[in-house]
Amino acid sequence: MEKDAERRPHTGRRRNEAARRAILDVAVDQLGRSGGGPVTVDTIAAAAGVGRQTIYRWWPSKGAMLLEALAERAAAEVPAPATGTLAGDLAAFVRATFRAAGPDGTRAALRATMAEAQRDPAARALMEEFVARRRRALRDVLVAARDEIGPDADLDLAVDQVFGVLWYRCLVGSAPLDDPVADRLAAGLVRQLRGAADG
Amino acid sequence: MEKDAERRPHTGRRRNEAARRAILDVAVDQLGRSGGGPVTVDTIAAAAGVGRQTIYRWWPSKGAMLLEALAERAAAEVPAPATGTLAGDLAAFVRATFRAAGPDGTRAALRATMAEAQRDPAARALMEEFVARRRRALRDVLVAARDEIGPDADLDLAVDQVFGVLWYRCLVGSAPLDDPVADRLAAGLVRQLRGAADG
Amino acid sequence: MEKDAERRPHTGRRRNEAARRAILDVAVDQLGRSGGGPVTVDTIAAAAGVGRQTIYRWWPSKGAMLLEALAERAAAEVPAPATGTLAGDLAAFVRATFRAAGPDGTRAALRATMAEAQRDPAARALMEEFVARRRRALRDVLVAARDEIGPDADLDLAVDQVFGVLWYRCLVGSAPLDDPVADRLAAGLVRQLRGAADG
Amino acid sequence: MEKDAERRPHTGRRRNEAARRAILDVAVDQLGRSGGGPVTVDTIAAAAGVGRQTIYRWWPSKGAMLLEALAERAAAEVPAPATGTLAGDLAAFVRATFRAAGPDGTRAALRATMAEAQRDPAARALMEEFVARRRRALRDVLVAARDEIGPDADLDLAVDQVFGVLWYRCLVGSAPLDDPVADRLAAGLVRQLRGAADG
DNA sequence: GACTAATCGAGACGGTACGTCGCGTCTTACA
DNA sequence: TGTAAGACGCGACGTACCGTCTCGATTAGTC
Repeated sequence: MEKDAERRPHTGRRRNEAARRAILDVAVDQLGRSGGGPVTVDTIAAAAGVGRQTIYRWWPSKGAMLLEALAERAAAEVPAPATGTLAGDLAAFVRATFRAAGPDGTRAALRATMAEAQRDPAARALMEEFVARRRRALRDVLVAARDEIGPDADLDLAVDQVFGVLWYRCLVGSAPLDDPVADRLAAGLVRQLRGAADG
Repeated sequence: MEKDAERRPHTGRRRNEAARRAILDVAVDQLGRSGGGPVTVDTIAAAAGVGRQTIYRWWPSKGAMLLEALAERAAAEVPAPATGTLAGDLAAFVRATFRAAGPDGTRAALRATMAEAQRDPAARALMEEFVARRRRALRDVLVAARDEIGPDADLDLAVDQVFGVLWYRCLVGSAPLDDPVADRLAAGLVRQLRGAADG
Repeated sequence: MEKDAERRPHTGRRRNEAARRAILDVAVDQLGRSGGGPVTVDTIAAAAGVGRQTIYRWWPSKGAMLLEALAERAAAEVPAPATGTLAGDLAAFVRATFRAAGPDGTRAALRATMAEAQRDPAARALMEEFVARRRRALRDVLVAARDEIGPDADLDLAVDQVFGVLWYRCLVGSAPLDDPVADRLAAGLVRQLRGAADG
Repeated sequence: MEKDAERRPHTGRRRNEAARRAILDVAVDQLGRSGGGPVTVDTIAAAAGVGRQTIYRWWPSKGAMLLEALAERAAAEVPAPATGTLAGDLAAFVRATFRAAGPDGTRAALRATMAEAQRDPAARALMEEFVARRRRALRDVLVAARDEIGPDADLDLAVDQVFGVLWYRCLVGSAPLDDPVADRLAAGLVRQLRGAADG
């Protein structure tokens, strides 16, 4: 990945899209590889064969860049919503979401990015937005099956239970985020949401 | 708080407990007050009337010290378990837990500490331990009401849903962690756990 | 001197000569002003309107930087050698040398720098070089008048008597380093050097 | 040397002379051995099997203690004055003085101590006194042979030429301080001092 | 023979300076 | 003009030493 920089030509006065790609790729790569250690702008720029200024030209801060790198990665793995029943759609969504956070590389990147978002306001804003987008996707799944859900059900809470478990297990401990867990969680939430109707 | 240092006597060759207290108190105080901004060892040491070295003598890093400060604070607010039914005990626990993370001061401290734990391995280890202690407390509540719970229920997953929602709402967004939310979450989990029996 | 920093522009990827000048000037200034007290890198950097790292980027240690500052100052006051007799040239050189160490500012700087050179190997090497340069200058004066000097004369010893008296009086006590002393020393050495011929 | 401390008994409410000796011996030893590196109070105390406070109880500062250690060492090697002629007495004194500074151990100690005296006022005062004592000894040698010396001779300057060469060669460079040099220096000064009469 | 007083080894403490690391800005030289 | 390179101001970090303080043990004189 580092060697590619030598062959990438300048593009003059237009923004060099290849450089942007290299930066984001290297960023995710290093975030994953670092295992909790610090990822510096210097390292990323060097590995991407890019000047540090090129990073600051396009992102307001290190955290913002990292977050965009992460968001791209996550967006690429967005599961196409679903087809039919609440139980099936929800399970599919949770499975896909958990899987996307599965590889140790991505998980480490998630951890580092969340940490960054706690310090850097720009990163924080992007994290809010990123998270909101994911929440909306899940909420849509629930809303689509509104007839299976009790009227008093707290959809936001259910959404947060999914992402809460996801982030919690990413950030601390080493509990699994695999398909069985996803299925149990989805099943539990279905019961919870249904029940709220006749509660 | 800063002025007390002048009156705090040395304790000779024994560790000065008053200094330890001052450091931890100031740490929590500044974590809360900072609102996400950086809390420096220098500031803490100065406010505690302590040399920087005194901090590094007893903690391997800044993060470890912050984590201990937080753990002490949280432990102090441990809700006494409960009395009787699963629904009642669980709701009480979740309410108390959410309340402990409620004041903006503590919430900011939680955020900063979790971020620190993602970088500093020593802090990470302490965070694992801290989190494990809290998880065990909640698990005990569930186990105590085992007869109300289906045999296939995933207790760990239930526990993680509680703390997941807690941390998720602390770290991103500004969704509330108040009593109604706690009650709804507890009720939902009771339904999940019961349902696993007849599911 | 401190305010200039605000107007000093960056020089890009080339070394900023203005910053170097500011550092060295402030260093000599503070060495002289301090009167033996400690001169810190922090203070120098602040007064020069420079980051601490900029000092460490170009000098291996504080001592090395101080030594270079001193060497520049001393080199600027190099006495132009002379013209004619041994007695006249030598007296002129010693006078000029003593004068250069005369102002209390410079004398304090000499003391501090010599002290630094005893601890910091990098500073020590620079001090050796600085001292060697001065010794060579004086030796040239003697060699130029070789016909007045006995063949057995120990020129190095004569040189060391001059600089020995200089440093000795700088470092300890408060004996003067004025023109009369310089003249007496020069005259005495002339007698020593001549005498070696007929000794 | 380090192990002796275990066998050294307390002396109750009287000062422990053995501890004092151990401190001074270790100090000189480490000064010599360090070769310019830093000698810390901690190291000395540990090697002497002594608490740091025991050092500060008896000396006002590190420098003062080092200087006393050095002074003791030097005083022990004071040459017995002399016998008769200026040339003989002076040569004997210079030889003995140079010899005392000869061993690399002592020379390193001299260097470190002089450096310390430039920073620590207490050490400086002791250094002044130490130096004054040695100067007086040499001056006495000259005064004893006053009839061989011209009336206008600057005795203080002659004395400073001896100690100047000594210190200069100790502090910088590696020029020798052996008997031939001592003899040449003594001879030169005799000529200088005599000459002042008929100059 | 107990009591008091002072010293001793040990080591924690409040400070100050050090030298390193990383961030984000700025300038140069090149393409 | 956009870019790689890299110096710069800033400021936090963790370390090293200094000189002070308190402890508990030990011993020498005093009552």
